[in-house]
Amino acid sequence: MASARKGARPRTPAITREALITAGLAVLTREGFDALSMRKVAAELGVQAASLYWHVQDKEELLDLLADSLLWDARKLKTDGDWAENLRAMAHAYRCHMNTHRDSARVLAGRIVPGPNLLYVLDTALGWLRTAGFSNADAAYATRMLATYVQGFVLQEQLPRSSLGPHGATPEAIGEAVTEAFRSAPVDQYPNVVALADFVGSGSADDQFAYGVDRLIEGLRTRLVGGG
Amino acid sequence: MASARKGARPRTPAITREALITAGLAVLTREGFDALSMRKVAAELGVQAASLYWHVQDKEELLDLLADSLLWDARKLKTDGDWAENLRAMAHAYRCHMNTHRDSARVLAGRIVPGPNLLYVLDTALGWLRTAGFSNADAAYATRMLATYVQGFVLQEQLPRSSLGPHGATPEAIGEAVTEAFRSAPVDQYPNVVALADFVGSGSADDQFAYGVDRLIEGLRTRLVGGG
DNA sequence: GGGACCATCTAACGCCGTTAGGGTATCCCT
DNA sequence: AGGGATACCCTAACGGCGTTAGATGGTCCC
Repeated sequence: MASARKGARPRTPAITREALITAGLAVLTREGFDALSMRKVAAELGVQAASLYWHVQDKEELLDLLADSLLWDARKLKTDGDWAENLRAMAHAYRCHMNTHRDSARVLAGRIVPGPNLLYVLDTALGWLRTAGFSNADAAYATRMLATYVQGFVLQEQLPRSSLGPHGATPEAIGEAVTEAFRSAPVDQYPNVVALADFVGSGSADDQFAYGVDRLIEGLRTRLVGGG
Repeated sequence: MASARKGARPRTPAITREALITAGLAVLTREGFDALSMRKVAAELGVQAASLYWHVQDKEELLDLLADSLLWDARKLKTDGDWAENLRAMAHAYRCHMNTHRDSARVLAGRIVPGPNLLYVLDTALGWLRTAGFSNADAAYATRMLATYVQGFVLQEQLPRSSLGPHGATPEAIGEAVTEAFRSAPVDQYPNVVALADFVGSGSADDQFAYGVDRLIEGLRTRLVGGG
């Protein structure tokens, strides 16, 4: 371990962009977004925090690197089927991939990183839609809409923060606390919330996600038959 | 100013939950989410940071307070019209309100605070949908879907972070940098992205938002005629 | 007048992102 | 072969952060 230290250049640098990403994802998965610090990532690489600044300008830039790597490589996606099936499969694969990394949605949140993975996904979806007969504007808007929905959904699904319930509660526990809060709201003021608490709460995330994706796609289909 | 200080209880406490919210929103609007610290909020109230912990358990709890206050009071919304018009108006009002506060979407992001404002909005939307003939599950799913979309959209619209472009760039500048990145991507690999760069980028946010909301509502409408 | 308690204070801990500046191994040029 | 340039990592430090412990002093009730 403590051999080639003390300011050496060991032929192949200890820190590369790839290593940064790997280490960052490791810390993220193990400790979560709030604990993702430059010092922790550096430690993961057996290195001092300040050394990271040789490879990266900011923490922001590190997060940008992580962000693109969290947009999975969509090349693995099977693309037989019509535009609707393909889009639906993509949405589900995207969500599924994001949920393999703790707090991934918070890394992505409000970040647009035109890295290779994003470019490929966008290009593929745009291609499907244009081929299907959507106008250019429709194709572009639809693609972004879908991305917005999926990211927004996963962000809520991973339930990053809330002071409800026990302090370091799991997403599921917080979700239950929210449902319970809905259920016990004043019935006279909020009858619908109380009546539908079990649906409105965070339960049955899979169903909710599928429902939203299907609604989006059906909404798109109405643009198609109208001529475009 | 420096009169009734030094550990006094000045009859009406200097810090109340309302004052906390006001001060928090002031700091947020003036300096943005990243600069929203307990110390700054305390300074806004002419008080030491530690004093806030008498009224609030965490910074998380303070953010929860801010979150509910960022869900505007929907009682002001006019509700004549059918379910589709009402829902559309609500979505636009929600977005509009969020954009009156800098970084509001980041406060809301991944946070579910069953405060009075959220409960009212939810209950109203659920009521519209049930009255229109949607099933309970559909009403609940649809409501959450709409909320997810609006929040996700505003989160991207406010473009919180990115190391693209100049460091402290405005959202618009970053948006242009993203569009430019799309436009100058390798044409042979990403022909659709390059061709539609102007649409795919962050330009014309109003159009994009309206498009998405309309698609969602059309998607919902298909559930209605099918019988529910 | 005196105790209880409310609401604020001061002081400090350990963590954070980031910068400045030092030092050594490797490469290139002569 | 020698020497300067460069790449890559180090140590040390700064100021800011969230949070806690404990002191302090007004205000209220008996």
